[in-house]
Amino acid sequence: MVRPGGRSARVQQSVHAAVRELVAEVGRDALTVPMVATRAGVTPSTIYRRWGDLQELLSDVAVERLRPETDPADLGSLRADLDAWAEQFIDEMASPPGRAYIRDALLGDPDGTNAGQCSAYAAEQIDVVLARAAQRGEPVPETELVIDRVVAPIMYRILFRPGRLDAAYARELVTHALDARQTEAGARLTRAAAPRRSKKKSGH
Amino acid sequence: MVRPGGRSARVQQSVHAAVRELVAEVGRDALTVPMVATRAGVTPSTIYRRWGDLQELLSDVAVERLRPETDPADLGSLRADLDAWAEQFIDEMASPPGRAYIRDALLGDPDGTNAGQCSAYAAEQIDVVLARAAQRGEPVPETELVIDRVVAPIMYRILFRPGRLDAAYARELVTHALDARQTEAGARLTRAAAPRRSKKKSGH
DNA sequence: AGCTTAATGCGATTTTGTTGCTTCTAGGCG
DNA sequence: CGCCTAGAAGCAACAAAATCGCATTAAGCT
Repeated sequence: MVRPGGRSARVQQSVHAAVRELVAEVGRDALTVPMVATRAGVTPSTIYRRWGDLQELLSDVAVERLRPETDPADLGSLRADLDAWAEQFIDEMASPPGRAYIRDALLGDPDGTNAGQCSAYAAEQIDVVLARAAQRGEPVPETELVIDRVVAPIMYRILFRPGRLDAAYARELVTHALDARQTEAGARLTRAAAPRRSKKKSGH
Repeated sequence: MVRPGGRSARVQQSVHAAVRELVAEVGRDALTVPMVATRAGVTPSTIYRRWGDLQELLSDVAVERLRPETDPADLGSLRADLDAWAEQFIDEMASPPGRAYIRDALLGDPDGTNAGQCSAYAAEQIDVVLARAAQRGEPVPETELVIDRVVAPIMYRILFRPGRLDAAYARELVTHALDARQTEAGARLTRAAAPRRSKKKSGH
């Protein structure tokens, strides 16, 4: 039986809050489970039982923070919307805290659930932009194509390369993703079903 | 002062070997630092001092295993070489052990050194293929462009999406990377200096 | 060979992680 | 409305791990 409300929910909230506070105060490296437990006003065993270890807890918190809060801005054209979205994506994800959240989300994630969720967030945002453009009558590429050509290169650089990521790079990627010939040819590239979220027992 | 030889080197070798053996025997989840230390014939404090924690040790071992052992095959044309390389890349990286190594490499890597090294391995391999093609007089894209269009989408799927990765997908990515117009336009995309390896104290 | 110093070994100590059992409470049912 | 049930949290004893100071070993240099 799942218990989404009552005490369980309060415990989860206070634990999450404690993690966020302590990460800000002492840094992620100094964080320990007993420390979080004390701050949250619970016993360590509660955390160990619900999350297993610090990594999974951090992963849980990280996915929460990576969830986009608003729909992408509507600037009147697909080009402008995608540009703005990609630029904001880079700003959020490539910043030191953003990188840390991405790493944490990937980290304590044995089954890839959290990683899939992150990807799904990006796909949803792109879908909104593309649907709006289609509504306007603009030709639109497949979501998968935008992920391959815009999101993937950005994430690859964030995770694997020290190099810089700026707005100009974002625009180049978008230009390329919207290239007419590529957009038509892109249908061939469609594959890889969208990941679905299977709630954890700690459901939030 | 760095001590690349003698006892330090022997300790490192035996620790790495112990990790590989134990991962195969008991699995990564059951692995502990004291266990590795016993198998390697060293004291736990040695491992803690040199590697910090289990994650960094695993990251160290993972990078070793992700190092390509041979140059990409020469099949007579850029297209064939890249196809073959991408296909092999997917085979190795998308397999369960490959994914595990990638995760480990990213995991215990506070400064991104190991991740940069993984990226550098791929870049080196691609450079070999491209240099050979240039030698033959074929038009070649920038290394960065191949990374953005072939490597990045593959790694993104491996890390974030449950979907399938097969040879057909690899070929589509290569086709797209070699597209003539894109190859010319690609010069604009060049940025992000190649990462350089700064040896750890445990130097291997 | 002798010197210097990084690296390892060893053991005491602290901290973290695990487990069995009890207590509490949300949600279901009569 | 109050009992019942079972999942979740608390508690405490225990096991395992990580840390630290100090002694010892041995690379690398002159």
